Amino acid sequence: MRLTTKGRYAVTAMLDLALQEGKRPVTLQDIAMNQEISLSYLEQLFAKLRAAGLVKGMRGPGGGYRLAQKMGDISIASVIAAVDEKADMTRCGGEANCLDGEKCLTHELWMELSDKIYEFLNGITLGELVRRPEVIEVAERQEAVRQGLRSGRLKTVIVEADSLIGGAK
Amino acid sequence: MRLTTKGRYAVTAMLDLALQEGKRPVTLQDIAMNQEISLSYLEQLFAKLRAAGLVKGMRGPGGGYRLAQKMGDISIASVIAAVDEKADMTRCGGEANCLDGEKCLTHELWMELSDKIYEFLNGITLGELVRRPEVIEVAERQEAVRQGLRSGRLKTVIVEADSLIGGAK
DNA sequence: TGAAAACCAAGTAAAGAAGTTGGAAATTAT
DNA sequence: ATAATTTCCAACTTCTTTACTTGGTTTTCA
Repeated sequence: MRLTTKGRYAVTAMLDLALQEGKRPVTLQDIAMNQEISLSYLEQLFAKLRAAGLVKGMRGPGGGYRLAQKMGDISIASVIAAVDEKADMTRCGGEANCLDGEKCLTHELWMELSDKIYEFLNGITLGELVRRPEVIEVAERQEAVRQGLRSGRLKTVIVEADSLIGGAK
Repeated sequence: MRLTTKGRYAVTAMLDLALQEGKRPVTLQDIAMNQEISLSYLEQLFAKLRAAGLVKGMRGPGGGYRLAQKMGDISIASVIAAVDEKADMTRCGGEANCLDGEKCLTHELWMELSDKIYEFLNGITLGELVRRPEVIEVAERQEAVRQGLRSGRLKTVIVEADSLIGGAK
């Protein structure tokens, strides 16, 4: 289980998806604005999430993404594994050939740590996360911003601010 | 607590040092050969380990490095922290300003995971590792190679093999 | 005095992360 | 039908970090 910002982006986006479950599909555009991740980077991540069978995309206006499984069945570990294919924490990637075909001195230590991390992340699902108070709190704040954007008022402010500063990213 | 190959190199080298404790100082040349890490990369890592007060260097012939503290007092976490200064697992590095000065959706999750990893690595010391059977086993195999190199026989073989293949790295 | 080592600084190469660009295909709303 | 909206796709760029390289200098021992 390798841990990078890439995996974090994926988990955050998936959690956003889980929070909107039941409403209409969520567009990447929407996630990009809320979580401040670039749209095309999200596209790349979602291509992998889709390949892993974690989400399904729907094209056209009103389209977007939905979870492909029940949120209680999607573990954080599976999300991270989906986007960052090479999950080798050790020099050898699990095989014990780190050093001249033999185990290196610290092989067991990293294996043990990998197991611990996997155990932790595999034990938590999106379903569990959406029920956490602190997640709900942040989600509500973000929902308010989303409403503002949709109504057009905040969007105008942002566009104006961007043109003053020198363009959005 | 960020986890990279850099930290792993440092821990492996430190463990090598711990295993030789009591004998004469260990040269980086020696570690480089045994653990297959480039000498100058090791120099850079040891500059940081020295700055962190984990090792002390002795110059001149017969010199090398020794642990600066009792091996039972050196945790794996402290070794990793020494070489990989920016220990930010989260987008915000512990501060809760990951998103527009506010906590992002998954802030608590990563903090929790960071704590777990730190707890694990902080609970293990070099002193503990050198007593583990699998470490002792690997160390003994490496010691045999070291003896062979010192006696000159294996070294000759390696040099010959290298010139056949096209040079060492 | 010479060799062996730590020490130091600057650079390079390769990889991966993150983002960019410019589309094509599907689907819905007008 | 057509236009807008969205996923889907591929290639490329930029930035950062890792890992390694080069070419020294100082210290210390034999």
